[in-house]
Amino acid sequence: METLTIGEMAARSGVAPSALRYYEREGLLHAARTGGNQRRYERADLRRIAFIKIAQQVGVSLDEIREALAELPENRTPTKADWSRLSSHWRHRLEERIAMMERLRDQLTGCIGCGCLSLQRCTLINPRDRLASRGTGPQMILNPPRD
Amino acid sequence: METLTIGEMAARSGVAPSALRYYEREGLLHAARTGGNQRRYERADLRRIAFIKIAQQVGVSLDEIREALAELPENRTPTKADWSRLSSHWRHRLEERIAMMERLRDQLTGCIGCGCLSLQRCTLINPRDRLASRGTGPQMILNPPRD
DNA sequence: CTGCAACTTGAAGTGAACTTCAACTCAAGG
DNA sequence: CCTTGAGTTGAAGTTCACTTCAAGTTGCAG
Repeated sequence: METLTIGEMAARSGVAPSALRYYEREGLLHAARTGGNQRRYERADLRRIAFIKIAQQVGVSLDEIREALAELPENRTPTKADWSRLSSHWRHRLEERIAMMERLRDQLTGCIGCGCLSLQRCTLINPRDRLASRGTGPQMILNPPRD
Repeated sequence: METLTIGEMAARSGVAPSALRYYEREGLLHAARTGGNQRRYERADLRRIAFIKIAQQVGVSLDEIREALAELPENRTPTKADWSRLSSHWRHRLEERIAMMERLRDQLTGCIGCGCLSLQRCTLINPRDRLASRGTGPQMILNPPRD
């Protein structure tokens, strides 16, 4: 089994065929085609999909994921080193996000519980990078606790 | 200044007036009205909004936030104790989410970098509780590292 | 060769969380 | 009193990340 059909990819990755087609339209994924125009994926694409899923977990939009994936070589199958570089970048993102949530955790009870609370003292703000999550409205991040 | 207008609330909370009206339609917020039908908020509502923002940060949908807020007393201004109870619940959510992301972090480089990778070994799965984030598609969570 | 599950496409639909718009009313300073 | 910035409504629009649909095509097992 050299290549995988879209159905097989869906089964192995847990991502619906419709989503895989959507990712392709959005430029996150590319599949070779058979003579009859059916998609054929390589096993390496599973790694790509895993990356997409993980990045989404971290709260990154498909737009940003596309940009990140663009850093992978197009002419050859990405090597272990290529992926390491990319993942260490996201690892950074992840660390930041974790740190943010830890600060949130450490302040939550105190802030919400007491009269002080809130947007003033807890300094929930909207930074330029919206790591937080997709969604239209303003996204916020908890500032380092400094009060 | 006893009560706050919608504009003042927006300024103080960082949430747009349109969003505050939306929250009211969705039953997350309630404002008194002037004779002329304009909204007047109490300072306590800032706490409510802070809670909404924080819960969103954690990846909870407005639906679930509404349900949580329903546990607050309706007849009186929530006390410190009321808020503490609620926030400790979310603190739990937050802890879980942090733990999930830490597992993700610990496995990311190894999983993505090496040939093994992926959806098999890294066991990214879709649990019954979609803490993760809003969004339509299947949401996943990283299982406790057990390989 | 046939049958049928699995694939193809473009277009339209979905749900969450808002925003924008048009037309109108209110409230507060001068 | 009058002006003007802020507020009101319902309806429609937007973005993201997909899914669903209809109508047609492909590929493999028997």
